[in-house]
Amino acid sequence: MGVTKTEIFTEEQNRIADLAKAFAHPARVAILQMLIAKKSCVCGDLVGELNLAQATVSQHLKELKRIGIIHGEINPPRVCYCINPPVWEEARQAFGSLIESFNSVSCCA
Amino acid sequence: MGVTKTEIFTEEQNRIADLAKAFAHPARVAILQMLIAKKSCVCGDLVGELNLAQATVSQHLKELKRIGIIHGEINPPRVCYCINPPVWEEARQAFGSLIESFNSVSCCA
DNA sequence: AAAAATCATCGTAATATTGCGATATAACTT
DNA sequence: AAGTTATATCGCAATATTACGATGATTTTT
Repeated sequence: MGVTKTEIFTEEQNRIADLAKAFAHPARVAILQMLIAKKSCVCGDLVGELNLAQATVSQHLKELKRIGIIHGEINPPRVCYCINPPVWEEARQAFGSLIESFNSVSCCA
Repeated sequence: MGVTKTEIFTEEQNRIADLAKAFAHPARVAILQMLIAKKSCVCGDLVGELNLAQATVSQHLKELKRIGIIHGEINPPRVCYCINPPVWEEARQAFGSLIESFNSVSCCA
């Protein structure tokens, strides 16, 4: 149905899935990489570097904000976006512990 | 348009986005956690534990196979699924280096 | 006060994803 | 050979995502 049955999964599983969505589109990866490099954190600069319409970039920024991994400081008439350290740390922990929990012994190789 | 413009992004950005999709749905997170715990790697066991129809689980397994992060060994009439170590390692590297590249200094806090 | 600049939101179209019942496939069992 | 078991695939419906032009909102500049 295109509608995820979130109620049958744990809070952790739902949160990991949500955090992963921040990285699950190349435009959002590109945005995060640019914010990290601090070459530009102003929306207009992101639009200039990505080959996407301003509305599309704004929509990706909104999704990243919803997840919490970035936040925007209003600096009229601009908005400066940056990584939100606590949620970035949450992602590090979440992916880190999940990925490290696999000990490289395949069950049926 | 619902169609990602993959051609305007780097190979790396597209690959990270694809790898992230493995974790971007709670059912797939649950499947990967179960494969890691090795409580069950047979498709039927996964169906038994998840509250999803067999067809739905099979579809998630197909997506994980497409990404390459799992693979299935046919053991008729069952199929035993397991983590694919090289791709798991690729994900560790990709997410690791991306996440670690942020040094916690916000640009506009 | 009007114009410009910057960003968000709306509306819409196209495509993708999620989910499931039904059916197909493949191997084993009797 | 017919039945059973386990999984994959098909077809469909509902919802989500991606993308963009147009418009709205806000502040600065003129």
